[in-house]
Amino acid sequence: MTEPIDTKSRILDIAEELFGERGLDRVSIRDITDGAKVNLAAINYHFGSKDDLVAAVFERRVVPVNEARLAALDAAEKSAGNKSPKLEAILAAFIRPALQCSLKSPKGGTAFSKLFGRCLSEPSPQVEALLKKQFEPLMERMDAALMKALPNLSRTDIFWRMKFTFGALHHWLLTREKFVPAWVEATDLEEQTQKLITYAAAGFRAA
Amino acid sequence: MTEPIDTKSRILDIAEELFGERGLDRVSIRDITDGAKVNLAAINYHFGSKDDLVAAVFERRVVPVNEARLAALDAAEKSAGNKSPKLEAILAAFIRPALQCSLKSPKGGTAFSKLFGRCLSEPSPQVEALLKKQFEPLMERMDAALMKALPNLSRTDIFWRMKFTFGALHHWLLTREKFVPAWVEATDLEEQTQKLITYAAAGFRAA
DNA sequence: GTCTATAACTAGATAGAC
DNA sequence: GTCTATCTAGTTATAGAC
Repeated sequence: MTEPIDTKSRILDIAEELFGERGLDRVSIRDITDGAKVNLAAINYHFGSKDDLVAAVFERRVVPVNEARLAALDAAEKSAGNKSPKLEAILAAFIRPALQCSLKSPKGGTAFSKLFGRCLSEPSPQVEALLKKQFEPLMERMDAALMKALPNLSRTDIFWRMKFTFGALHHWLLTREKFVPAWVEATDLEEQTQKLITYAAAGFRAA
Repeated sequence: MTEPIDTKSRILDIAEELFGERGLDRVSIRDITDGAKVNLAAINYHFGSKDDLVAAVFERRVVPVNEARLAALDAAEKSAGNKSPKLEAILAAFIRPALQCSLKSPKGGTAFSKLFGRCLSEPSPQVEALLKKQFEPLMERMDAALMKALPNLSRTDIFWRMKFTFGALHHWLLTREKFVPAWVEATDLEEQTQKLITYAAAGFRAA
């Protein structure tokens, strides 16, 4: 009799969880509707197709992350007055929201990171369009902020270094607890975030 | 009348190409056997299953890359005598072979990079085992070389910075010509490689 | 080793009743 | 908006002839 949350959200929740566990193609729409205790036809009714559902699961996470990034960038710029914010603050505005929002997704963020990885390497047309819409304006804002903070760097260099930073962030989120040998000292997420910011800031400041 | 190359190689070639174009699950084994002009049963005969074929396609590229990395590391260490090679030389030993071998794969390396991305985010058990076997010893060697080059850095810091560098490299290879705005100055691969090495070296040298 | 034929199954999507 | 039932098309894998 209608659970705490509506059908659409239940589908999105269970889909995200199952996609994170098994990967997109090892999860059938039947698996999802069974898990969400909704009817088989509900996915096609509410989303249109499985590909559209995948895009919706992805969108639900990515949109708030990028809004938070823009907000953090605004805040950093406001508090810096008419000077440029510190490079570290700009990078933190990009990095922290991804970590925060990723943590909200199942399995400590692994689900979102895996989905993101898949969406980058094998995007459906729906996902491709979403990526473009979500990241082009964000990257322009990041570029602008970074150009002010690093006036000696060419825009082209900023572009590539931003790409490297994006990759470092994403790969870190994806393999945070995978491929980590026993001898690595345990560090909490805050320390790891700091390490990434330090690394990226130094990379950006390279001659 | 048996084409220039044998059935197994023809399957691997066409599979890599199609996987690169459409993604693993949008390619059926029928698509592959049709494209390779071999019988439908050939994949199961030669490889066992589709998952095994995917792992074989991946393995064919990844093994030579990592061999070349180890060889480049050996060469750098040899030519440095009993001192440590320069940090840039160590990073180049990691970065250059990936680019070189990736270029040999269809579509200027896109196929391999996409496959790599997919294998990182949604590995089958076969691929998971391959990744472990291929990257654990390599990463140990890299760590050892980096510890000698950067004696002030803790092993844990080296580990995380290596992970960031790995992510930067992989994401660069994956999106080299995607999401690149028109205003970015055209640079050839050699320049881009240099940019990555410069960025990563600065990241490693950060205090 | 390679083929044809097909088994055995699962997928996503939809029509139409409620 | 939700359900059942079903359709069509696709999948991997294999048995057995050559």
